[in-house]
Amino acid sequence: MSARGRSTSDSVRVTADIVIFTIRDDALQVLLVRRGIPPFEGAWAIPGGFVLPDESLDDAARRELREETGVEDVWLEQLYTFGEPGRDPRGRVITVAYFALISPDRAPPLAGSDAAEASWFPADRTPRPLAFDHEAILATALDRLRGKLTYTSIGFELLPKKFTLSQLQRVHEAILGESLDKRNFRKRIDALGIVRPLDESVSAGAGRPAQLFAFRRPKTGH
Amino acid sequence: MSARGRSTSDSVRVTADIVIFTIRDDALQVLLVRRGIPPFEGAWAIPGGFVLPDESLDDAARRELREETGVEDVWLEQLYTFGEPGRDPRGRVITVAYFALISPDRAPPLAGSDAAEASWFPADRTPRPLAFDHEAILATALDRLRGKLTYTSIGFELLPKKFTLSQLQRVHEAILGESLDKRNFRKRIDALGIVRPLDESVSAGAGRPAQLFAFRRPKTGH
DNA sequence: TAAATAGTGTCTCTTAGACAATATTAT
DNA sequence: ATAATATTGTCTAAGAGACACTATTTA
Repeated sequence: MSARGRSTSDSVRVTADIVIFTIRDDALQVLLVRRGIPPFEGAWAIPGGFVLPDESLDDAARRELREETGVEDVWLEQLYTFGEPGRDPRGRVITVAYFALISPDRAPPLAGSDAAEASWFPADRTPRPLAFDHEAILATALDRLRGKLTYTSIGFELLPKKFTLSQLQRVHEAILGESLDKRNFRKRIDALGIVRPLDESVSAGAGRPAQLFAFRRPKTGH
Repeated sequence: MSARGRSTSDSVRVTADIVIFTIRDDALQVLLVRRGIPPFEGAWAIPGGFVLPDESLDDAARRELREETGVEDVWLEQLYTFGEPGRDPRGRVITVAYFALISPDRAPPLAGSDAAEASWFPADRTPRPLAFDHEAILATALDRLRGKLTYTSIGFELLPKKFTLSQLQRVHEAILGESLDKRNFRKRIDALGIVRPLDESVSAGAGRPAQLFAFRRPKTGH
């Protein structure tokens, strides 16, 4: 930030790319778009775009998210900034990566208006290779998400407002990639005190109907 | 990163700024430089500078760190990227912030060659206001450092290769800002298995001499 | 009544935290 | 001797994990 040091060229461009997660079919899935133009034409990529001259990084991420999915007011968090000189053949491009969590009831079945072609993929089974260094970005996002799941209540961002404890457990299992003990899981959620039972139940086909719960927002937001 | 979206102006500039921590006088201290030119002339700022055209972000941070302090091969970690449009009156400047940890035996008493004027300050008692949004950057760095201290072995980065357990405890206390129980602290360090006793002792004036230990590097680096 | 899902309690082990006395050195 | 620092163990409480049966619904 200081004015000391040599001045850089003016040709640095900055993008905000967003790793958009949701839960579909009890699996953690990520939204990818197929590139219609070079470089990496035809390859799948993490959605994103250039930051506008008078736009904050967060605003750019929110805008791209809206353009890709139509959703607003979802969990959005800056992840990491990628800036290797050779990562974009068009020139110096620095990418501020974000990740977003969208509950399945808000996630569009397919892409929004912006993308030529977009699709959801299981987060650990995306097509390869992805464009640019997007596999590294995706891996970083997965690490962050898994890490935060254990010590925060971030899992609720991937569920509708009303949900069952079994649904919540399936979200955790999908993200962590391992099955959890039902009793221990419920005990832990109960101990956190972040869940409030509602006066409703839902039956999912056969089986005993499940009680619905709502997220009781704790102290911290971000 | 996609080529969709409107193109941004070419005038975005990117800096790498580094929050450099060390331990001095049993306190966590941070290196600040006094700005010699506008904007914020005369104000204290976090050291940093523009990223060169063919330089990675990490390389830029390493270079700035070397220019400010002369040290290399210390803990250096990307922190967060700050990009509010109005944060630099000269135009659009995006700052990728890093934080570095330097052990007191390697930290220069004052600044290196690059800075007009540089000085160490207790991390929670810096001059105010700092230039730009550097108070927010510093606060973010402090949060990250405190958070990592509890679940990683990052404290060793702030000590020489040989150290006593009392020194290590003082580092933790200085960062967390609270005093710790000596027996519980040693128990926890022992349980981590990341420390190896040496065949040496040192006496610090009066009192029983203390055994020296060395850091036994665990599985993970970053 | 069979199949599917929801819901519930105990025991054990590990971990975190409170807590005080002894050991070794310099002055 | 006194002051200064280093070193060490127990008890308790809370949290994590293993583990199996009953309850309610649909087909």
